[in-house]
Amino acid sequence: MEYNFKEIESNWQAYWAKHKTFAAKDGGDKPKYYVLDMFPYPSGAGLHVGHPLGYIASDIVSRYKRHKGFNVLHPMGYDSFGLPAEQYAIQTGQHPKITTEQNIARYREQMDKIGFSFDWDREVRTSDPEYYKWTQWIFIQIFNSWYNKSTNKAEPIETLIKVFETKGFNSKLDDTLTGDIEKELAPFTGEEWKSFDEKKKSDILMNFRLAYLGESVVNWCPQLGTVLANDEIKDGVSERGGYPVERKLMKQWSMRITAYSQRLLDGLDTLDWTDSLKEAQRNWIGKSTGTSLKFTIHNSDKTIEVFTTRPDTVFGVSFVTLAPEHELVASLTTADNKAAVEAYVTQAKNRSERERQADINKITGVFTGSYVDHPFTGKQIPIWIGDYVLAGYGTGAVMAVPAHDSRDYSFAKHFGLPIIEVVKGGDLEKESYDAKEGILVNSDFLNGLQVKDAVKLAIQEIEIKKLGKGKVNYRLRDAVFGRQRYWGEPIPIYYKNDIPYALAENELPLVLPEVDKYLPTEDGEPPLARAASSWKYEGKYDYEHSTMPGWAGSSWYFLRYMDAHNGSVFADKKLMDYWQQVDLYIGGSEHATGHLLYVRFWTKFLKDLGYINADEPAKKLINQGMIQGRSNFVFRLLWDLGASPIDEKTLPTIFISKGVLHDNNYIKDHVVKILKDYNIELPTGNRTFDTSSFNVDINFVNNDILDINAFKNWREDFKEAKFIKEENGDYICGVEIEKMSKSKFNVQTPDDIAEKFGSDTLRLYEMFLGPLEQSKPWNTNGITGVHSFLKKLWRLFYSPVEGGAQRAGDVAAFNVSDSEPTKSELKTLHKTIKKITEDIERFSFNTSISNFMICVNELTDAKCNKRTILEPLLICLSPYAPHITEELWKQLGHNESISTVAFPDFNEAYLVDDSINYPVSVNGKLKFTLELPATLSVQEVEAEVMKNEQTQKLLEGKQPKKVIVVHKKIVNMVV
RNA sequence: GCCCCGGUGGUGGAAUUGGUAGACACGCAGGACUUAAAAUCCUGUGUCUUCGCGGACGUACGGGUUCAAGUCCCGUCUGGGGUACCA
Repeated sequence: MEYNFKEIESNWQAYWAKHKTFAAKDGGDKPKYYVLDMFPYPSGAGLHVGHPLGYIASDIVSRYKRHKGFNVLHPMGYDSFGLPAEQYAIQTGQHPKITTEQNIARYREQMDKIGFSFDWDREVRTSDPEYYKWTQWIFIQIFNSWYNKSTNKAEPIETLIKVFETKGFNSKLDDTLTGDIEKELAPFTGEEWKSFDEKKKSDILMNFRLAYLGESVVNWCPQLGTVLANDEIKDGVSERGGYPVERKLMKQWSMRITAYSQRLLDGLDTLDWTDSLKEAQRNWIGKSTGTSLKFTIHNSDKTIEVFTTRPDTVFGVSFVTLAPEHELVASLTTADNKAAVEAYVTQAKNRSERERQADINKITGVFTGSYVDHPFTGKQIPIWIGDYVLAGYGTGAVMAVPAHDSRDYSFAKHFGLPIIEVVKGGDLEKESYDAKEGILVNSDFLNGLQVKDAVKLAIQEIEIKKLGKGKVNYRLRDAVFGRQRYWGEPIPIYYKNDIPYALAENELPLVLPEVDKYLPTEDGEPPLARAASSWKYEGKYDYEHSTMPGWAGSSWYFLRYMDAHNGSVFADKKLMDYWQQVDLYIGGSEHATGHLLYVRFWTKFLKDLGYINADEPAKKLINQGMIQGRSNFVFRLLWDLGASPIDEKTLPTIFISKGVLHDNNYIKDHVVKILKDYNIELPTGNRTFDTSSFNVDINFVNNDILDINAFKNWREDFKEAKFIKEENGDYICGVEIEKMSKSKFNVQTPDDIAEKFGSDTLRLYEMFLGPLEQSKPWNTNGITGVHSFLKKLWRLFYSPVEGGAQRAGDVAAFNVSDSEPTKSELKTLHKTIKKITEDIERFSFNTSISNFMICVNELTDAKCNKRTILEPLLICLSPYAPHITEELWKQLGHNESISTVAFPDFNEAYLVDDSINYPVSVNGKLKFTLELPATLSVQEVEAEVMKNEQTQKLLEGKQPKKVIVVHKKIVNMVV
């Protein structure tokens, strides 16, 4: 019987679904193991071959852990709120809910085909009201909390109100309360607090709430009509859609993630995540330790406060730079400079994010005309304005030390400001010396010290003189939480007398209202405002009209899987205590500074309020590499007719093959020929032919050769296209390896492979491609290798006679022998079990498949079809290729699913050879190999080697200086 | 610029703590079976040299440590990812 994967796979998928083979039990004696995949956004393109890469890996681990006696939770769901469905709705009018449901159905169908062991009873969808009810509920908890710096955790806002009632508030005296000393909030007493009206109280509390409404500079994307978080912007344009982004001051819901900066940093040390990912988070949080320092403005009692990490270089300060947005800019500017400063500030404000990045090397700035006094020397130092200083970081002002900071250096060079060396070691003619090592000079009391010691002493001195104090700054910004979009969770807030109130728990979920259009309103209000006439709290109060960002639903979904259908709490405490946290989390590294930071933030918050016990969402995390697509390009001729009277529209569309792209004469001949048919004469003269390239659907391309007919039918305007082909008549496309995306027409779906070779082959092949964490382009060149491995395995069980049929021609009935295995067969088996176990434990799936292949090759060579060997082998293989192993297991006469069987243990005893081949080398050079009994000790091996004739011959009677026997593997003599 | 991770045959990639580099697979070449094809099986396949046995060289490049280096250290080149005026 042939290996009929289609029938086998659909049968077993039906069996697993019917018997709920992979449903996780909440509790029991077995140890728990939680394996989580990052759930997908269900896009219209369906699953591509990159999605299953991580899912297959996690599925292998899940199945393996079940074999090993763990109670495994392995769920899947959908991150189903998002922009593409909404953009589609704007274009077509189709409700995003319908689009999303269709896409989910397709994803589900594709996933089912691959044979994953998900517990589908626990499926979650972030756009389901039963789910986002709890996302809203968590938002309300965050809204109703503040961060207490002295207990270092979030607490209910009532505890803060109590403090206000009894002690009032004064930021000058008590910065433990706020955790945010930049906030200049007027002090008040307890009595005053009690006398404040509700609006005033609300406004004050807003400064402390962890979810707050605040005015801040946001990244505004006009094309998308919404604000974006920093991690949603790449290279100054929106990550989705690639639209320009501007900076804009807006009143926005935000999350005070900065309160957790230090804990998010510290938590990283406890996690088994890759160094590069932890490093990315550390950089994103961007902790820097330094000091604040006040510079008094000359002839004034006002001061400018700066933040610096290099207080040691304070004697090198030759100017002070303010950000254009700095509050003192206007008051500092002297009359002479007013015009220039105002022009500069206006220009800087209007520059978009992208322009700022483009001009990154352009140095701009303007002198205010004012001076500060140097706090130690008393010298007058000019105050400048420069847009290299960011308003949002530190104090928005820096002390410029051009000798030891490259940005200050360029600024000083450009404007001819003095450069004062205070640390020895660099060549200041050429560049600044930024390194934090060397001896201090020109620095009064710091002279002669090393940088490290000078920093300490400088801070000490600054604190004694009350000029400032040691301080820590973070790059991390609060996360903007509102989006002016339709397809997201409504923020459960309504406004009464201009005061925001959270909904009560029993009023949730606040369901997304229906709207007639998905666009913003004519006056720029978010789409939800379209429903506002009928969508009101208690029929009269406006709800918040912005919705939550994409990361809201994904910041806690791992908890919902623990208790996916609970209607009364977000998940039962007992179940969360049981499942705790994710043991293994697999997903893409593109979420390093977005999702993975937010989910850690929410986890820590929920722990602070005592809802959960885990401090971190996932113990171990693996980033699967990206599977890149192979894009193909066609090259379209650009007409450059100069002054010619010919109308370009009458000319044909011509595509030029890659190989002849630079052969001008060749192209010219063909162009002339083509134009003849149009009765057009090409204007004379030497000319080059420029082309523009664009992506062509890879389905029309085979080995870079374009299927011209298919291509012509692709789009209406290509119907009449002409092609300048290679000499051999082919049209060759350009090639590039890049990210798979619908817009590049290079998406490879798993469906074709599953159709042609089966899901088990697909699973093996995706793992066989290379290390899980490595990015690699998709190519199917080697797929026959893993497929024939499965066929070989099948044939071990189907043989007409003892000894096994090795040819397709003599395939017969199922035939497995009950005779005793030989020593070498046992060795093959146990060697394989050992290696596979080690491979899975260290997530090295590609090598384990190689080890299976070696095993099957050896058993085929030995003509081994013995039950005692094949059964354990099947169990080992079943996490990788579940369908074929289930089928063979059943045919061996077992009634239960193979996934319920214990994983075999290996026995070292079978692995020891009777004899070992010792390579004998002299000074590291291999001379000969010596076969000795395996039972010998290291000393005995040494003695045997020395007794040996060949050794004596090599040594010519001399004694070696030393003899090294390494790991019973190699003998080396040093002469 | 800064941070992180890589660079091994024609290709994808193996190589626990430094211990016989190139496992396994693809591709290629030759062969078997077949009227033929497909399928399957066998042999060879890092480079140079030799009819062969064998020998020499070989993990981006240049140094170093070591009896022994793909692996450790220093420098250079190079690919990928992250981040970008963060003071």
